[in-house]
Amino acid sequence: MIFEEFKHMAMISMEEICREVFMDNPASIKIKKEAVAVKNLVNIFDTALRLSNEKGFQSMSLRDLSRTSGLSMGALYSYFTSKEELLEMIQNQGRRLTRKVLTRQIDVNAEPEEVLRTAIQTHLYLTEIMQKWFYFSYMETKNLDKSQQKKSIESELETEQVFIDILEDGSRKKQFHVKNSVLTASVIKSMLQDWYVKRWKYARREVSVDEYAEFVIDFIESAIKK
Amino acid sequence: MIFEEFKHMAMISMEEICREVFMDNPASIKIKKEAVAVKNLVNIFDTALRLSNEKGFQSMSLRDLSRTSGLSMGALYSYFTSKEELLEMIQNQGRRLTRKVLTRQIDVNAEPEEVLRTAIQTHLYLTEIMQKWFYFSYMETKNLDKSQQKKSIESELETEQVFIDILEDGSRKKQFHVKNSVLTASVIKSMLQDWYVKRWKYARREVSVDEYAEFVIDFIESAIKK
DNA sequence: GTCTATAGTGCGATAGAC
DNA sequence: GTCTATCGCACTATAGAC
Repeated sequence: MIFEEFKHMAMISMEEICREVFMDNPASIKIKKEAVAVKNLVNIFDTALRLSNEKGFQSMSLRDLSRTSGLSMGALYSYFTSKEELLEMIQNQGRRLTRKVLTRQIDVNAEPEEVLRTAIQTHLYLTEIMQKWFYFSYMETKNLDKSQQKKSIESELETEQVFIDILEDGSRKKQFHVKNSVLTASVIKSMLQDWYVKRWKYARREVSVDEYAEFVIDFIESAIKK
Repeated sequence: MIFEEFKHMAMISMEEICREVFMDNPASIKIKKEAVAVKNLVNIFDTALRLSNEKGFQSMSLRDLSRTSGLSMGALYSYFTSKEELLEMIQNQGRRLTRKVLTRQIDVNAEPEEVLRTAIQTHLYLTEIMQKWFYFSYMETKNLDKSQQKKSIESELETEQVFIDILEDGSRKKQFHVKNSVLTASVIKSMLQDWYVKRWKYARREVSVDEYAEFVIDFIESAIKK
């Protein structure tokens, strides 16, 4: 599968995500009509992610968000009860999506080499589509309160565990030669994160997600194959 | 060389760094006595880095900084002319230090394999000593103005170029088998950054900088050695 | 469901006493 | 060289008109 196929298949759209947020937050979102709410949520999240990723969530004032989105201050507060809650909504949604897509794509019965490839590729493709969300989550974790930070850390370790399991399975089946599966998973994750954190660098060098995926898979396999 | 030796040799102390800052900013720092200025700068930077790395530079108010450092608002403004300038001072100093240490340690006449090892180790050791500074630079780049952001990007690409050069030299001398030196340097850098960005993770797992350095060097060599 | 107007708070920055 | 007091401003959040 190449990126264009994944994109079509995953059917991850801003609209679908916002519909989920709408249904999950009936207490905070005062608007009742789904069509209206989803339309405005798309606008709000899109604008908030853009502004936050430019200069940070704290630096983005709700006046900025109001001006840029075209919605009034009052209207904004119909979609969240505080600026902090807006932050949490974005974070929660990103986490839910990662877990869903990553576990759905991985076939645990396949050969370790194939599973590893799929996991890396899926992660890169997902973060390519949702770059804004992942960059935001990465950069704004420290602005969350303690309980939300804990969730964020758990989510990170959970993703890493997926790779640890694949590596250990491969070692058991004598297909990989992995000295330290925890550290190996850790550096794999750092390479995957680089794709969405340093997006500007790869854009400037005109490296496509498929080229990067191929390179990373090849690099890792060279390092761990018997 | 192991970390403890490097630490002793590099002689990078908060005080030495603050002395440099003091001498480089005569226009902004109103205090004339070096001893007084350096003592307070150590306090200011130390506190600012701690608070910023906890919750972000923008979220840290100068009142926070004043309260935690024990200096009054008025006293703080004797050491910088605006909050933004404080941000720039920290960033500039971090960049200067990286360039200095990295180029000083690398012996271009050594064998590529040895040079690569030294570069990786030195980078990890330096970021271990200066973790707070590097984490800050990494996270707060987007809060800088455009001209400072440009410098930050240049600095990142400059460090990456060091690795590209080493890899290409190794390829030329038939010691490495590198398909794409730019992307290889890029993923090496992501592994090095992970050490100071995700410091909490390695601390929790009780991985020392020497263990991490050994693992990363070994991993990369496995991937690129003929 | 969306708007404008505004209350109330805390910010960055400075002036002037010591 | 450091402090306290304060200014003016921009912020988050809300109330009430439409």
